[in-house]
Formats: sequence, C-alpha cells, structure tokens
Amino acid sequence: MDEITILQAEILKVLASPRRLEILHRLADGPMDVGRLATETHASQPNVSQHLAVLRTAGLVEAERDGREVHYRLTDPDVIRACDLMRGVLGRRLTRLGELAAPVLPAKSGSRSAPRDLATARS
Amino acid sequence: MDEITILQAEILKVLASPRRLEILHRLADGPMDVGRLATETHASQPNVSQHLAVLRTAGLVEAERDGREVHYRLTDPDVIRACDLMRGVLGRRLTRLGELAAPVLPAKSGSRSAPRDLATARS
DNA sequence: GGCACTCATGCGCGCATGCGCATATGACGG
DNA sequence: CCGTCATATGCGCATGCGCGCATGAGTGCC
Repeated sequence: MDEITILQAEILKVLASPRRLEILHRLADGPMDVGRLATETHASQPNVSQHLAVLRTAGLVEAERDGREVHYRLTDPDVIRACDLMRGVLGRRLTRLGELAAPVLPAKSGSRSAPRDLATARS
Repeated sequence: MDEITILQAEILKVLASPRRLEILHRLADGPMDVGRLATETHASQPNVSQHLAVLRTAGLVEAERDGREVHYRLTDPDVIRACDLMRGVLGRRLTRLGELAAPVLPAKSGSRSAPRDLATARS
C-alpha cells in the first residue's frame, strides 16, 4: 500500500468532522482567533482549541500569536477547493436522489429536506 | 451548523481510509470486480466487500452485476479530482517539511511510524 | 505582584469503526 | 439438485475519537 495514500487518509480523517469543516470554512474568509471561532460555531472554547490543534498537527492551519489572542489561518487554500469539489459531488448526489424521490421541488438553498441518510437508493 | 457540512463530513469520513482510497484509486482506471480489487489491494474479500458497501452507501461507487461477478465503478469522477487536490496539498506539505528539516527520509516500507505525525513543526 | 482574559491540555467516558473470521446468499454448470 | 465460484453479511473484540469538564499556561493591565 502506498505510503502517500496512508498520509492522505490521515488528512481526510482530520477533515471528516463537521466542526473542523465549519472551522475551516470560517477561516476561508480570513484569519480568526479562537474565541471568535468558538462563538460563531456555537462550540465551547476547549473544544474549538482541540479541533484547531488537530488541524494544526495535520498542517492544515497555522497559528500566530497576537497579544492574548491566537490567530489561525489556512495553510493551503487548495484544501478549501478540495472541500468545495466534495461539496459539488454531494450536491449532485442529493440532486440525483431528489430527482428519484421528489416530484417537483425547486432545490433552492436552504432546502433541508429528507435526505438525512445518504443513499437508501439501490439498483 | 449547516446540514450540508454534516453530510460532507460523512463523505469525508468514508474517504478517510487507506483501503478505501486505494479502492477508489483503482476504480479510477475503470470498473472492476470485487475479487480483482481484493487481489490487487492485498486484502481479504470480505474486507473489500465491506469497504465497497460503505462506499456504495455513501454514493461514491455504483455496483452492477455481471454474472457471478459484481462490477463496481465510480459514481462521480470529481471525487478523484478532490483526492488529487488533497494529494497536492499533502505533497506541498511534505516538500515544505523537507525544506525545513530533511537530513534524511527514513520512509522504509512497513514502518508506518516514520512520518507518522505530520507536523512537529511549530513556530 | 495580583488579577482578568485568552487559549491549551489532561482526564474519563460513551460510542462508533475496522478487522478477522465464519457463514449466508446468489449465480452458473453438470 | 448439488457443488463451486463470487460476493455479501453477522459477530466479537480491540482500538480510536469526540465530547464535557476542570485545570494549567501564557499574556497584558493596573
């Protein structure tokens, strides 16, 4: 098994967390400190700090101290691009499921309908 | 928390597995049956089947029966593109680490503890 | 120095996940 | 039918992860 693949899985494992995705998404708009991230994501400060530590260990974000605050920023914007690609895949997936199950539903943004469970569609 | 983000994390969680990444990587070159995948990835057949089930449930691959065999194929090529982007991020990351402190690269096969942690570089 | 603020870390628990293994289902041929 | 090949599924165990909580560490202000 390729060594790179293992490392890649490591990175993906780090990304495979709603909270961390949310954090990265916020950081995509520019650097931010921990407290603000905690507030905006409605999570506790230690929790956010832990997630940031994970992201930092994986090399996805970088930290810089500014007074009392610590500002985090994305290391590589391609991470966001990759996430957006994934989001596109997901979107197409939901659209396809919607076509199969839903008669007429304009899939506008904010439509959080049924597809809680991915799949459920088999051939 | 955005619903989409949760689903995205679900997808990423599915991708965060070396074996599944390897499977997807093989499927990128065209459809393949379970036995062949098991052989090429040096994994047991039940194991591969389980991973394929996970990938199928996540909607990343699709299955089609052909006689006794079941051929699996990628649902969306963008998954591979996203993985490649991640690989690029990883590559840049390793390069940067190499520039900072690269007297040796002890990446011997079988030893998955060499670049085990991706960071260890702090400011 | 003492205090307030911001962030990081350690701990313990509950829960999900991956694996090997045995076995069930499904399909083709004789 | 029955044996065989190809695939899927159930089980049990060990491991890892996320979370809340309390606490430690670093910084600036008075």
